[in-house]
Amino acid sequence: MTDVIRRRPRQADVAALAGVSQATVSTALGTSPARASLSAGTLERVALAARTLGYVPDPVARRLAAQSTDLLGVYTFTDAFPVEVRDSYYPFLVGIERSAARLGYDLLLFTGTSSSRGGEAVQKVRLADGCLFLGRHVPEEQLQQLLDAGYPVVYVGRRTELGGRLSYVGADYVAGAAQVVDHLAGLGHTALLYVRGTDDAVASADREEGFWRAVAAAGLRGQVQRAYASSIDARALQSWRASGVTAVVTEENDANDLLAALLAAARDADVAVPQDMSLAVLGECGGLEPAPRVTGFALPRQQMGEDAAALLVDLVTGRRTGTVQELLVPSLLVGETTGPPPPA
Amino acid sequence: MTDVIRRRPRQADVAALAGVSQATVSTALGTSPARASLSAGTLERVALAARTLGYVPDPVARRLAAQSTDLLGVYTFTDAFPVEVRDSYYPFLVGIERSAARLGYDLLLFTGTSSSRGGEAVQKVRLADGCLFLGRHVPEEQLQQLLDAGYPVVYVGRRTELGGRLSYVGADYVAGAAQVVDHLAGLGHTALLYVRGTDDAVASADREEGFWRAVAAAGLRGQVQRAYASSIDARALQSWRASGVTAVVTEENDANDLLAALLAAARDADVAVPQDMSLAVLGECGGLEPAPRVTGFALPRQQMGEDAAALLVDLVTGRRTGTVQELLVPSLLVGETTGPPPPA
DNA sequence: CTGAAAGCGCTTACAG
DNA sequence: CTGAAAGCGCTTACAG
Repeated sequence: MTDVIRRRPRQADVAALAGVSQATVSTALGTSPARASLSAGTLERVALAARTLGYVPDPVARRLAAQSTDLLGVYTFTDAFPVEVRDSYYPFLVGIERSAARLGYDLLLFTGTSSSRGGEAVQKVRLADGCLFLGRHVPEEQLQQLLDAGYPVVYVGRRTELGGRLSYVGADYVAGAAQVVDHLAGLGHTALLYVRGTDDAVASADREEGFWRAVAAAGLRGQVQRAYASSIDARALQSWRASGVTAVVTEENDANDLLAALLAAARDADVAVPQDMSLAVLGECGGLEPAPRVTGFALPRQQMGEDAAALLVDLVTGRRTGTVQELLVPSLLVGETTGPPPPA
Repeated sequence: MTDVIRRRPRQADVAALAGVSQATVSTALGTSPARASLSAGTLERVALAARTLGYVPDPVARRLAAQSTDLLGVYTFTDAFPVEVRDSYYPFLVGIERSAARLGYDLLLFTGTSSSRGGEAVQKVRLADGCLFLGRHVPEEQLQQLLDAGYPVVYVGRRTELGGRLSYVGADYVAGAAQVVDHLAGLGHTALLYVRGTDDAVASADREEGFWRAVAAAGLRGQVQRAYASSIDARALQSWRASGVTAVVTEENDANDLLAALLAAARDADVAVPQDMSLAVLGECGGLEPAPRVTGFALPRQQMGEDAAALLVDLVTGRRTGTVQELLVPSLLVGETTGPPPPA
C-alpha cells in the first residue's frame, strides 16, 4: 500500500482516483460551458473523488491560467485601520465587505508597509481581479500602468487625475453644499458668507460651486472669503455682522480648524449662535472637543463603499466598461448652530 | 518594423531586449543568491531593458512558482466589519494589520458569504501562506485538514478544540479574574459571591478558576452560584447580604444580562453600589444602556491581534513550529462600582 | 557566469 | 463525451 498523500491534493490526484484525466476534473469541477457535455457518471465520480480527498482548487494557479481570482483588492495609503476614529476608513470597509460578500468575492487588503514600499508595490494589486483605492493620494504613473493594461480600478472618492479616466464613487459636495444653503434659505437667511480655506483642493472647489449655485437658485446674497484659521477673530466676525451677514458657512477641512476658529470668534465677540448668527459647515464637524452639533452634511460612507465594490465587480466581469464615475448625495445634518436670522 | 507590444511586458520581452535568457532575467531581477554570480554587465543590461519596457513582475505567476504569497488570511465567522461596535473585531484587526505591515505581509480577508458557503469554503484560506481565525466557531473537520497538511493556523482567542492542537493567542481569564478578586481583597472585602451563567463555555470555566485561585490565595471566603439573569432579583440580593456577602462578582456574557440583572436588583432592593455592596464583572461592561463604569478587566485586543499575526508569520517561516499557545494578561479596569465594604 | 529545462496547478481550445 | 497538449509567467535546481 502506498503512503498517504500528505501534500494537498491537486486535480491530478482527483483524476487518478476518479479514473479520468486531469483536464476532465478541471471541467467537471469548474463552471465552463464544456461542463454541460460531461456525462452524469463522470461528474459524479469526480465530485466524489474530490470530496474524498478534500480537494480545493489552488486560487493562484487558477488565476494564472484563467486570469481571475475572485479577489477584490483594497489599497489604502495609510493604515486601513487607524486607531484614531476621525478619518477612519471603517465605514467604507463595512460597505465594501458587504458588497464583496454578496457578490462572492473576498478582499485582499494591502497593508501600509507594502504600500509605502514605493511605486512598484502598487502593481501587487494585480493579484486581485480588480482594486479599490482609498485615500487622497493618487500615484498617477502606477495607476496609468494599471489602466493601460485594462486592469479594473475604482476610487472611493471623486478623483480628477489622469485626465478624468479614473472610475470612482464619490460624494456630491455640490449637492451637499446646496442642501446646507437651502436649509439656511428656508430659515429666512438672505445674506450668507462662505469662508473657505486657502488651498485649491477639488473638494473645496466643489463646495464653493455648490454654495454659489444654491445661492443663485434661492435668490440670496452671498460672498466668499478665503481665510486662514488664524485670521478669523472677533473683529472679523463683528464686521461681517455689521455688513448684514446673518449666516456663516465654512468648509470642512482636515482638523476643522476653520470651524473651530469661527466658534471661538463667536464666543469672543459675544455673538450667540444661532440667535445672533447661524453657523454651518459643508461637511461634518468631527474632530472638535467638545463636539458641538454643528449643522452640516454627512457623506454616505457605507453606501459609497458598497457602490464602489459593486462597480468594481461590474468592471471585472465586463458588465460595465470604461470609466464610470458616480456621485452619491450626502444627507443634511441639522444641528444646534442654525436657526432663523435675528429680527432686523 | 514590428508592432508595438501592447500587452504588458514579461520576462521574455526583457530577455529579448537585453540579449539574455528569460531565466537570467528572473535571477537578475530577483533576490535569490544566484544573483550574486551574474556579471555586472548583464545585471545592468537587464535592468535597463526592464526599465525601458516598464517591466513589472506578475505577482500571480511569481506566487505559483515560488509557493508563497506573502499573504496572511483572516477568517471571521461573522462579518469582519460589523456595524454594531459591541463585539467588533476592529481592535484585533488593528493589531493584525500592524504586525502584517511590519513583517511585509498583506491581508486576505475572507468575507461572510464565502465563509458561510459551508465547510469547503474554509479551504480557500490556502491562498494565503497561513491564516488567522477570529470568532467562537471552530469548524473542527476543516481545521483538522489544514493542520494535517501542515498549514499554519492561529486562532485569536483561546481554543481547546482538536485535542489542544490549535495554536492561539488568547486572553488569560484566570489572571483577569484574579486581578478583580485581588482588587476587592485590597479594599477589605472578605466574603465574595461569584455569579456565573449556566452554560459551560471554556471562558466561563477559566473565570471561575481564576476566582477560586485568587480567593484561596488571598485567604477570602468565596462561593459560586450559577444563575439565569431572570432569577436574580431584589430578594436574592438581600439574602446574599444577610449571609455576609459584601461584594458580588459576575461573569461577562453575551448581552451582559447577568450584570444588568444585578444592577437592577440593587436598585430594586435599595442597595447602594458600592456603599452597601461592591459589584464587579469578570470582563467588560459593554452593551449596557446607560453604561455604568463597572469594575472589571479589559482584554488587550490590539496586542492579541499583533501577537497572533506575528506568531502566524513565525509559523509560516518556520521560525517556530508545532502548536504554540500564548495568553495575554488583561488589565484591571477600576470603575465606580467597587469600594470598601460597609462597616460591620 | 549563463542557458535549457522542468515544474508550480490550473484552464482552454482542439482533436478524436 | 473525453483526453492530450499547450500555455498562463514566473522560480529554481542543474548542466555546462
